[in-house]
Amino acid sequence: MAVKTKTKEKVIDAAVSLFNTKGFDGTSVREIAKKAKVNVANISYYFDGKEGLLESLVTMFFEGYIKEIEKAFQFLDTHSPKECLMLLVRNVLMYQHEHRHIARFVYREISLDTILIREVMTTYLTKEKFYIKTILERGMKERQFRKVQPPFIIVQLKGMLMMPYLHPQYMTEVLHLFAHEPYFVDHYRKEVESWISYTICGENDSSNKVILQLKS
Amino acid sequence: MAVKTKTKEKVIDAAVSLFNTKGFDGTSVREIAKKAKVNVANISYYFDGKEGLLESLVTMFFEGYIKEIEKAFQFLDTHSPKECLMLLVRNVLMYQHEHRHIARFVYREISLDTILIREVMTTYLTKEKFYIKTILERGMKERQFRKVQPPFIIVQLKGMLMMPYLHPQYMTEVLHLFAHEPYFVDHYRKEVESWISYTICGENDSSNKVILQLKS
Amino acid sequence: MAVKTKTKEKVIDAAVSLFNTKGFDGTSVREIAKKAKVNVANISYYFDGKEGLLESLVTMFFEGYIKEIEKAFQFLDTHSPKECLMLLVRNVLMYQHEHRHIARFVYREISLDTILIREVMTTYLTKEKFYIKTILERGMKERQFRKVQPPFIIVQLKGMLMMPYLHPQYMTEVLHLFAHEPYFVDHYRKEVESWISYTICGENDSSNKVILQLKS
Amino acid sequence: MAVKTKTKEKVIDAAVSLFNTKGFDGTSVREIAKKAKVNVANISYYFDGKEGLLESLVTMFFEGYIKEIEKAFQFLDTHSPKECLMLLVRNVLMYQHEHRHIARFVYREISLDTILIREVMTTYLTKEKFYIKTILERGMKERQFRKVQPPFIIVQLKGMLMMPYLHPQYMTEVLHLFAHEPYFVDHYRKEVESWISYTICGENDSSNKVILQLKS
DNA sequence: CATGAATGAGAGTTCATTCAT
DNA sequence: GATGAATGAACTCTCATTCAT
Repeated sequence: MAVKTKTKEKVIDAAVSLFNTKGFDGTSVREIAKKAKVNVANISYYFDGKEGLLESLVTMFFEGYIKEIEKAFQFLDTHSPKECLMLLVRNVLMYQHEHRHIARFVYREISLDTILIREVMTTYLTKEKFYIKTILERGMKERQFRKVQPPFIIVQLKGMLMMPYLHPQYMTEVLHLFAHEPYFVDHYRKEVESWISYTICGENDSSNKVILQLKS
Repeated sequence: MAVKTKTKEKVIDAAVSLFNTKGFDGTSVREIAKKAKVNVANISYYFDGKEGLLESLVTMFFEGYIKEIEKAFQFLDTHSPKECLMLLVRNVLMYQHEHRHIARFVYREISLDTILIREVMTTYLTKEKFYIKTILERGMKERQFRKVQPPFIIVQLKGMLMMPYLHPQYMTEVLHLFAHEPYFVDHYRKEVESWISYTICGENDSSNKVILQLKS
Repeated sequence: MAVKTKTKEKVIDAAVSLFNTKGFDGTSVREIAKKAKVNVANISYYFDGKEGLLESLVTMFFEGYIKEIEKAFQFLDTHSPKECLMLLVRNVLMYQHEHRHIARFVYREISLDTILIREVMTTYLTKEKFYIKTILERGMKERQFRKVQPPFIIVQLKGMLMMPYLHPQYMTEVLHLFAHEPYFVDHYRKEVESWISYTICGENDSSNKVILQLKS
Repeated sequence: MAVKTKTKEKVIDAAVSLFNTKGFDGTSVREIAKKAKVNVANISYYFDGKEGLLESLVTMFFEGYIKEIEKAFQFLDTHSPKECLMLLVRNVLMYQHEHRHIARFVYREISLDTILIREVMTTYLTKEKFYIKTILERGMKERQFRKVQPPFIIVQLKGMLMMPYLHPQYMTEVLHLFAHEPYFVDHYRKEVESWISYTICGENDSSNKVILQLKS
C-alpha cells in the first residue's frame, strides 16, 4: 500500500505546504503537482478535484483533532475536571504542534463561509464544544471551577490554543517566539494551565501565601 | 469630494463584504464591481489593481487599530497599568466590533506569507507589541501584575481578542454567541478583564475573602 | 453597430464553418477563435460560453426558418392549399440554400438528446407541425388533397427537404448533385412539387390524358 | 468465443447507446467503459482506440445495410422493378428498425467531413446508388416508372427512409409517431410505397376510377 | 470620470492512451 | 485477458488588466 499510494502522499505533502503559506485559493493545482513532482491529472484522479483535496485534508485534520479531545475527555471519570481540562489542552497543543502546517491553513480556512466548513462545524466543532462544556460543568458542580459561562470560556480557550499555530509568522517575527520548536509547546502549555488555575479555578499565589500566614 | 468618490466607497464596501465571506483570492474583481454596481475598470483606476485594493483595506484597518491602541497607551502616565490594559482591551474590542467585517478578513489574511503582510507586521504589529509590552513591564515593576513573560501574555491576549471576530460563524453556529450584537462586546470585555485580574494580576475571590478574615 | 460587433460576427462565421464540417463537439473554441482571428475569451464574453454560441446559432437559424414557414402559411387564406404548400416548400428550400452551412449542423445537432434541442422542438418544430398540418387538413377538406395522415406526410416532407442540406457531401460525391449551386434549388423544388401533385393531390399524367380521351 | 469476447460486446452495446444520444465526440471512452462495466484500457485493446471503435460500428452497420439492399436487388431478375424497389424499401426499413440505435448515430456521423466517412461513401453508398439507379432505369425502360432522374429520386427516397431513424425524438415528441414500435415500420412502409406508386410509377386513384368509367 | 470591448495568461478539469502488473 | 495507475495534451472558462472612447 505504501508503495502504491506514493503519488497520493506526495500530493498531500505538497498541498499542505502550499496551502499553508499561500492559502487554498492562492494555490493552483499545477503548483501542487509541480512541487509534488507528479502529473496534474493525478489530483483529479485521486481526490476528485481541488475541492476534494481540500475536503480530504480538512477531514483528515479534524478526525485526528477530535480523537485527541476524546482521549482527554475519557479521563473525566477517573480524574478531576481540572486535570482533565489540562490534559485536553496538552493533547490539543501537541496535536497542533505535530500537524502545524495543516493546522494553520485549516484554521484559516474555517473562517470562510463554505459548505464544507459548515459541515465541519456541525460534525467536529459541535462535538468539541460538547466535551469542553461537559468538563466545565462538572468542574463547576464539584466547586473546583469558578462559576463561568462555558461558551465564553470556550472562546477564550480556543483563541489561546489557535493563535500560535494560525499566526506562526507573527509569533516569530514580532514576538520572537518559535512556535515550531518543541519546547514552545511545553512553555505555552504552562501558560494556558496558569489561565486554567487562575481564571477558571480562581486560585492564586497570594492565597497560598495568605493561607500560610493564617496557619502561622 | 464625498459625491465624487462615491464609486470608490462603493467598491470598498463591496470588497469588504466579499473578502469577508469568500476571502481575497476567492473573490474576483468582476464580482466586486458587480456588487458595487460600478465598472470593473474603476478598480484598477482607483486602487491600482486588486492587490492595491487589498493594501488599501488592510492599511485602513490597521491605521485605525493602532490609533485605538495608542489612545489607551497614553493613559499609562495617568492611570494604573491594569486600568490602562483594560482600556486597551476595551478599545480594541470596540474597534473590532465596529469594523468586524474588515477585521475578519484582515485577521485571516495576515496568516499568509506575503510581502504586504510582512510590511504590516513591521509597521503596525511591532508597534502594538511595544505598547502592550511596556504596559506589562510597568505593571510588573509596580507589583500590580504577576511576574509574566510579555510575549506569552501577548499571544494569549491577541488570541482571545481576535477569536470572536475571526470566526463569527463558529461563534454563532456552534457556541450560539452573537458576536455582532453590541452587548456581546460588553460581556466579552468583562471576560477578558477577568483574565487580566486573575491571571495577570493574580487576584482572586478567595484572597479577598481571606484578607477580610485577616482583618477581622 | 456594424463596426462594434465585428468580433461577434467573425466568431459566428468561423463557428458555423467549423461546426458544419466537424460538428459541435468536434470543434474547440480555440479553433473557432483562431479561425475568426479573435481572442478565445471573446466567445465566453459574447456568447456566455461555447454552449451559448450553439444556442445562439440554433435559435438564429430557426427564427428565420419559422418566419419563412409563416410567410407561406399566410397565403392559405388567399390561395389553394396546394399552392400554399408549394410556396412553403419553396420558401424552406430557399432558406436552407441561403443558410446551408448552418442548416447542416443544426439538422445534425437536433438528432441529439439535449435540453437545447428539446426546447427547439417545443418552440419551433411544434409550430411548424401545426402550420403544415393545418394546410394539409384544409386541402383534404377541400378535396384538393387525397385523404392522408398529416404526421406521416410531414415525416416524408421533412425528410425530403432536409436530405440535400444535411448530407451535401453525399450529394456531391455519390450522387453528383451540387446542392450548393442555385439551380439545384429550382430543380429539386420541382421534384418535391411532383411529390405534392402525385402523392398528396393524387394527380397524374395519365389522368390528364384519360380526361382528354374522355372529352374526345 | 462468445464467452471470451463478452467484454467486446459489452463495449459495443454501451458505445452504441451513448453515441446514439450524445454523439461520438460527445461521448468519452470512460463513459463507455463505465456503462459497459469494463476497464477503460479494453477499448484501446480491442478496438485500437476510440476512432477504431467508431470505424467498427460504422462498418458493421453498413455491411448489414448493403446486404439488405443486395438481397432486394437480386429480385430484379425475377420480379418487376416496382416490386423490387418496394422490397428494397421494406428491407431497408426493417434493417433500420432492428438497428435503430446504431442507425441514428451513423446517419448523424456521415454528415461530417472525415476520412472514415469518405471511405464509407465510396465503399457502401456508391454501391447502394448503383443498385437503386439500376432498378430505376429498368423501371423506366419497361415503362413501369415515369421518366425520372435517378439521382433526384434517390435523394428523396433516402431522405424519407432516414428521417424517422435519424430524428426519433422529433417523431415522438412533435409528431407523436413512435418509430421504435414494430407497427410503425409497416405503416411507414405503406407510405413510401404510396410515393413509389404515385410519384415514381405515376399511378393514382382517379385513373383507376377513370379506367373503370371507360370500361363501363 | 466612467465605460465596454478585448486580451494573454492561467485556472481546474477531462481527454484518450499507455504500461507494468 | 484484464486492470488501475499515471501521463501529456487539450479542453472550456475565468482571471486581472488595458485601452480607446
